[in-house]
Amino acid sequence: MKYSKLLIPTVKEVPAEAEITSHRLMIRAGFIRKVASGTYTYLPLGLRCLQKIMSIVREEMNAADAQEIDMPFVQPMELWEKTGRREAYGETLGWFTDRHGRENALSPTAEEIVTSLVAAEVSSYKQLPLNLYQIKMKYRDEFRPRFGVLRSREFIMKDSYSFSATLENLDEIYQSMRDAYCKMFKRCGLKFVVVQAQSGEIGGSGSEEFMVPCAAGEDIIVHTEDGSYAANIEKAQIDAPAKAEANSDAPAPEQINTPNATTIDEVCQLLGTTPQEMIKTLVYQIGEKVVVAMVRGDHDVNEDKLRAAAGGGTVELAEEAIVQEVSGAAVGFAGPVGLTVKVDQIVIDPWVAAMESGVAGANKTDYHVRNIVPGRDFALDGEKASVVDIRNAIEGDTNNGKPLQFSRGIEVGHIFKLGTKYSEKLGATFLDENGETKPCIMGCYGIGINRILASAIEASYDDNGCILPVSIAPFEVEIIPLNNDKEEVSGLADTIYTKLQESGVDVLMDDRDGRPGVKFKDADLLGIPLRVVIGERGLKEGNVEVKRRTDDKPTNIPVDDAVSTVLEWLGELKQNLQ
RNA sequence: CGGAGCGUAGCUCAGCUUGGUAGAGCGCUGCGUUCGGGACGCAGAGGUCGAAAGUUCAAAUCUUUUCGCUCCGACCA
Repeated sequence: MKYSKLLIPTVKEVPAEAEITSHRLMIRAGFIRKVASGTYTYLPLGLRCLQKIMSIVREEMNAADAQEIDMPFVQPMELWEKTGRREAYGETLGWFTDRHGRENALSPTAEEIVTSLVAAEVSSYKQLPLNLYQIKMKYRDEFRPRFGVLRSREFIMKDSYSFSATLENLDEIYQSMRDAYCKMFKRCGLKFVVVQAQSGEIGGSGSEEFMVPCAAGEDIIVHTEDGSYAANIEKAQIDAPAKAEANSDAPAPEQINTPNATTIDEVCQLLGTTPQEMIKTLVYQIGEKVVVAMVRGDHDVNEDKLRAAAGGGTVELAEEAIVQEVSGAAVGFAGPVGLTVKVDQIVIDPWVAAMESGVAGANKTDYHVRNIVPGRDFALDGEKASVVDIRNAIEGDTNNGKPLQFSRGIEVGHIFKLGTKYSEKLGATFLDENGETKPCIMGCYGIGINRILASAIEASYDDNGCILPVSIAPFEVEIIPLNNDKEEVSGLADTIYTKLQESGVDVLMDDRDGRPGVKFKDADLLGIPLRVVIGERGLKEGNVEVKRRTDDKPTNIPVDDAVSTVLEWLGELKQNLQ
């Protein structure tokens, strides 16, 4: 295509609000423009990138026997009520009331629709398995859109849903999706890691995320140095500590006056202790239950782990009144000893259970207690109490004896085994070989198309702009004729342009009547992998210049070899992404 | 939803403290000179200063309200 005909509004300056590199570069290169918070227009070049990514995703999905369908963006709210997800999604779910007074949800995902479809159309095990997908815009009214297109309200997601008759078949499809995802991300030129994530209904190894390691990522990845273990911090398993010897000679608990010391820091300062010696006691409201969680003073409660320990539900810190009722004291003085019967469940982190003795709130305003021995002064098991890992991993923790390291990543894909949650609620059942009615066993698999583009840029750029993988760059080759008014230059440029196009190459011709510097700067900014410069200087020697975006200097190539060289180099670039 | 900040030309921003004729750079239009890494000169177009109300002889500037945006936090199948 001709540059002069395309809307490519490159800019030198970028709003202060664009903080991360991919956001800044996408604006500078004229890929996107913001319309409102979390909503963007994709200009021709940005859309080209997305389309190339979508093609790759589509090819690999089809190759994995998934079938493309297209489901509505506007969905009847009653379906969302049936599955209870209207409540579960809360305010993130966008919706509107139509002229007939019916409520409609703006699709943030499509389990309800696809499961209803299968409920209506599938009745026999002979019709299974099925793996249905779509690539479509999604809407989520995010509390806080940020980082450009990394967390936007509207985004394009490839979402697929598999329906199996048996658990074994679910495992097979899950594995085939996992393999397909690896191929797609590789083809998109992304370096990624697969990490364990919050499990689906079935549990076990039921959920994995595909992360692009990157400092700007929102997720924290926990992994061992050799990569044998990697997980989202929400999920990361931590080795339990060695149990301290039960010390029957330990001094008895001693109450101490700690006026107004309600935080770990304040108590430590007052008593000269360290956070490691403290037992942090937090009162949570989880669903209908009041749950007390205990972690060591230097640890943080992981609310996802806590939710799992409590058997699900919305996790919230309890209101002041409940805390007062439970502990019999002002907020900040709760402790393990002498909690009221109001508590439904007590979850103790293994690292608390292993403490020789600790300092905790006294359940009495302005008092703490020292010399509390877990197991002696409060129960570690019983009707309500149990010891479960409920904290976030921190520096120094290990998994299977190997030290855990931390890094950040962008979640570009997420696969998981759903089980029968939706199929049961929406009646997606089938008759098996024995004539028994059974619910379909589901899996679901998502990919953020826009995030692939943003993370590709985030992963590869320099001072001059994007360095895009050839598979997703807006064009594969850019031709820059420097002295366009000279017949020999523009003529040769046209010839090379036509020949490359005939060879199936996606070429951009910078036919603008501009100065060379402007063209060079723009070409670099756009991140197009190969550049051909045709100028009088080179032509005198019978050469044109060919340069990879990653090369420091161009290479002189005889005019007659220009097309073949470009094709050859292009082939090499593509080969690297197989 | 809590905390902080910002809304002035197409874009990036100054001006506001101390009220008094609307500014710069980039971009854009025309002409000329340039032409291998974001050229230069001259001439020009372009703004109800987010909106509303108030104080004042006079408001971009002070007060109040409101809308939008951004950052930190909470939240995130």
